Amino acid sequence: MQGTLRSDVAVSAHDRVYRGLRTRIMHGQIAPGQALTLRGLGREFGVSMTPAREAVNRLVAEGALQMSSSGRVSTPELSNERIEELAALRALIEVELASRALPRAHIALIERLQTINASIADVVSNRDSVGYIRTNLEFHRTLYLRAQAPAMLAMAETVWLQLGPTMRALYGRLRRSEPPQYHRLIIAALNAGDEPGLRLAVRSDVTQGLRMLAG
Amino acid sequence: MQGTLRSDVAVSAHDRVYRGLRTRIMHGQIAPGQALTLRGLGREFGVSMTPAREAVNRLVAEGALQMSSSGRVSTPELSNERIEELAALRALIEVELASRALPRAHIALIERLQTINASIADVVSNRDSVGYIRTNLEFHRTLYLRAQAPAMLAMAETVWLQLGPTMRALYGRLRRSEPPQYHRLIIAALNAGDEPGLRLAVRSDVTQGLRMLAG
DNA sequence: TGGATGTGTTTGTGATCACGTTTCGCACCC
DNA sequence: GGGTGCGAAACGTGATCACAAACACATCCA
Repeated sequence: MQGTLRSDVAVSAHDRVYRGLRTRIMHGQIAPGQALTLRGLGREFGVSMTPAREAVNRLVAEGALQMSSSGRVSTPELSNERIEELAALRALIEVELASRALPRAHIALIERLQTINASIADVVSNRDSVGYIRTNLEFHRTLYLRAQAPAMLAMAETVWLQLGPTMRALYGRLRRSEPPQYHRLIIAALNAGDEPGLRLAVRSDVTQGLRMLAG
Repeated sequence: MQGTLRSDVAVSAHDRVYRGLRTRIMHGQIAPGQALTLRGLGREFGVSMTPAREAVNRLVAEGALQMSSSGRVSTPELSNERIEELAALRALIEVELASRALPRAHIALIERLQTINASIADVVSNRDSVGYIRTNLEFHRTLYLRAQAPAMLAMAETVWLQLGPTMRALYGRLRRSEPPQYHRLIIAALNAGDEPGLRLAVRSDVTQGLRMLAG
C-alpha cells in the first residue's frame, strides 16, 4: 500500500513502473547515487522505454530521482543542508497532520498504531532496515490518514520519497536495537488528547534520526 | 524567470513545453477545469506528442494538472477543503522561509521588495489579474530566495502551482484596487528585525486572499 | 419530443526506430 | 606504471505508427 489511496483497477504500464520504483525508493531499497537506465527499467518491468521514461520523469519531478545534464538518472546523494531542510519540512507538515488527526483519533486507530509499533520491534530485531523504514512510515501514514488532508499527506510523502535512499544509508549504519521511543510518546499523547505533547512527540520523532545523520 | 534558478542552456523540447505550461498555470492564465490535449499542446509548441506527454505528466505529478481515469488532462477545480489545505501549507512553509530569510535580509533586498511592491500597484490599477499574480509571487520568491532553502522553496512553488488556476478565479472576481496591505507589514518587520511580526505578517498575507474564496 | 443507438472522429498509450551524444573499457604511448 | 586517446557500446531524445478506448453528434425509434 503506497501513495494516497487509490483503486488498483486499470493501471497502465507506466503506472506499474512508477509505483514499483516509488516504493523501492521510499523504502530505501536503492542506495544513494545508484544509476538507473530507461532500457534497464524497461527490461526489468517488461515494458518498452516509453513507460519507463514517463515513470522516471515523474519521479524526477517529485525530487525522488535526479537527472544529470546529459539525461542520466540516479538516486540523489543529499547534502547535509538539504537533509536538514527536508527534516524541517517533515517536522512542519507532520506536526500539522498529527494535530489535525488528534480530534479524530478513536480507540481503534490507537490500537492499530500500537500493533504497527509492535511489529517494528520484530523488524528491528531482524536487522531488517528496509522493513524498518516501511513499517515506520506505515505508522506515520496511518496516523496522518485520519487528518483528512490529502494534499498535506501527499506533500509529506514527497518528502519521505526524497529521503528514502538517505534513510537507507542512515538506518543501515546505526543498527538500532529497539523501536523508536517517541512512538510511545505519540500514542500516549493521543490517548490523553494532549495536543502540545503530540506536537512535541511528532517533532522529536521526525527530527531525531535525521539529526545524527546531518550532524 | 520561473522555477528555482537554472541555467537556460541546452533545454530539451519537453522542458520548453513544461516550463511554458508551468508558467501559464502558476500565473493563472488557464481557468480551472480547462482541458488540454497532447496533440494540441504539441501543435502549439511545435513538437510531437512525446515531449508534450512528458511535460503534462510532470505537471500531473506535481498536482498542477489532474488526469481523468481515461487519461484526459485538465486544470483542477479545487474543492474548498483542498483550498484550505493548500492555504495552510502555504502558511506553514512560507512562514518558515521568511523566518530563515530574516537574518540574511540586507538593505538591498528590502529595497528590491519595495520596488516590486510598487509595481504591484501598477498592475492593480490596470485590472491585470495575471500580472498581479505574477508580481505577487515575485515578491514572495525574492524574499524566500534569501532563506537559502531550495527544497523548501520548491515545495512552496508546488503549492503556488496547484493554486494557480484557482487564484485566477479569485482575483478575477474581487477586483481589488490597492496593493496587499500585508506586504507593507512584511517589509516593516524585515526592517525592524522583528521575527514574530514577520511570521504573523506572512501568515496573514498568505491566508487573507484564500480565506474569502473558501469561505 | 425525448432518450437510446450507432458511427465517425479524436484522444491517450505503448512500441519501435533513427539520430546525436555520452560514457566506458582498453590498448597505446609517454 | 600511470595518464591519454580512441572506438565501440549504451544511452536519452523525439518522431511516427498502430491500436483501443472515449467522446460528440447526428440519427432513429418509441
